[in-house]
Formats: sequence, structure tokens, C-alpha cells
Amino acid sequence: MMFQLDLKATPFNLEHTLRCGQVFRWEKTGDWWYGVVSDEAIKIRQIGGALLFQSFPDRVSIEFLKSYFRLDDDLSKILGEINRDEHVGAAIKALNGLRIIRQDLWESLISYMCAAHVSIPAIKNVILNLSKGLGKEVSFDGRVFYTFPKPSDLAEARLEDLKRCGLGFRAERVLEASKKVNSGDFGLETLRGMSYEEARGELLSLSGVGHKVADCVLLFSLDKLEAFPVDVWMKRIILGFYPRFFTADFVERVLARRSITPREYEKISSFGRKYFGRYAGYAQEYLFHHKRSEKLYQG
DNA sequence: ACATCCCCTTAGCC
DNA sequence: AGGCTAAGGGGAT
Repeated sequence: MMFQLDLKATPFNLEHTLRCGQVFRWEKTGDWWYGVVSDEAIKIRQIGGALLFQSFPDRVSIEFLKSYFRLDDDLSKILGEINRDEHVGAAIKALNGLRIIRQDLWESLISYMCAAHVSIPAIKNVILNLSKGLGKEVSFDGRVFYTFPKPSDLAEARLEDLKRCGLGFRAERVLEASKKVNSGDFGLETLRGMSYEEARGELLSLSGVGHKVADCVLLFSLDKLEAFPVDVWMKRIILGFYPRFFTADFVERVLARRSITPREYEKISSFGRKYFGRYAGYAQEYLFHHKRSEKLYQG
């Protein structure tokens, strides 16, 4: 059945939230966004202060969506705290209502492992291929969707099948991590009770998870809003907007090279956490999407 | 122990 | 249209 979630003057913008590159399972057709969330096919649209949605097999509740879109976050307060200068201020002005999504932990771990050195359009295809090959088919609204594979589905997959989904050199790492999660050797759910540093340490023990992937998992599915993921875009944004917080030598060196070392990552990421504070992850997402949308809407 | 260099698949984009 | 780059990470040196 069709549900309506009343936003009650809560700042929220569905477009910015689904377009900003944090999730890979949503596509817009006409007025509706279609996606797959926790084994459900779902469609959703925003009309003013209301969210309309319908899912199949009809188990997505209003409460679930409130949690998924983090509607309990006091966004006005968060944006007030991170609004430290004209750069992030411009992003907030342009993207007000963008929210971090609270993603499924298992799916975000695998998704961001797959995202290593891959463009966003290509990530979406990899995730879709994995779901087509190893997930469950769900028909809804005259379309076919595929749920995200379970740990056992991926753990029991053949390496060649994963590579055929477009995982490339990430296939071995994804397979190994899936086996560890599936066997209980890696306690994914135990991360929930840990601090940012503790959980990050655990995630880094997985082959295929470095600082960037760990920060994405921490931010997007472990409620660590202080996490500040630094990819190639954020590297340029931070060193471009805030060079005065680094030595000229550091800025020049890091901008000149393709990839950054763990130490360089830590310098940039910890700057973000200190400069923007406990909600640094929100600042990251606003800066990231604002910079990228310049290109996306160019032509 | 720590840092740097080099390699890794694949595909979308210019 | 071929080259470059991509929400990086691991391993050798």
C-alpha cells in the first residue's frame, strides 16, 4: 500500500540525498525514485513536506524510512555547526536538506570495497551485476529488481563469477571478506558497540579495506558522523579551499600524485574532523556533492 | 617500524 | 578512438 510520511517542517531534500553518490541502488524514472532497500523494491517521491512511498513485498514502514533517511538528526543544528566558512556555506545553501543515509552495514561494506578506484556510474553497474547474479529477483510496479546478495551468497560464489560482475582485482578481497563475515570470523555486527577508532581498527584488518573505505562504512552505516572520508575529490577540495592549514610542500606534493599515502590521508581526514567537528561527515558530503554537481549539471 | 614506489582490472568519459 | 581516470589498497623494496 501507499504510505505518506509527513516531514513536519523537517529540512529534507530527496533529490540531493539520493543523487549525492552515497548510495548506488537508486534510479529516477519520471517523478519516482526506484530502489532496493533491505530486500524490498521501493518507489518514493517527495511532494513538498511529504514523502510518498510504496514497497514490495510491502514491509518498508514509516519508521524504517525515518531511520534510513536519518530524519531524527537535527539537520538545522548540524548545518549550523559545520557552517564554518564561505565554502561549506555555499554548499549548504545549494544543497540544504541533503541527509546522510543510514545504510545497511553489510551492503555498504561490500559496496565501498567495490568502489575502490572506480567511478560512481561504474560502481552502480558492479553492484547491479552482483545483485542480478547472486541476489533474489523481486517484481514490482512492472519492473524487475534484485536484492543485494547475503554474506553466504557472496562467500559461496566463484571467483570467476565475481570477476565477471566487473570487480576486477577487487574480487579476491571481496570474496575473502565475505567468507570471514559469513563464517563469523569477522564480527561485523560487533562493530556497532565500538567507538570510531575501535571500529575503524577492526575494519582495517580486512584486506581491501583501507582508511577511505573504512571511513565510508563508519559514516554511512555505523553512525560515526565524525568520519571524514577522503577520496580524490575531497583531496582536491580540501587542499584547494584550505591550503593554509597545511604546508605548501605538502599541498604541492599531494596534489601532484595520483593516490595518497595512509599518512597523507590521515592528515587531511583528521583536519576535516577537527575543523568541522563532530558532524564532519555531513560537511564532507555537502562539499563533495557541491563540487561534483558543478560537473554533473554542466551539460 | 616506517615510508615510497609500483602494480592492480575494468569501464565510462573526453 | 585511444588514453586517461576513477568515492583506493596491497605488497615489495
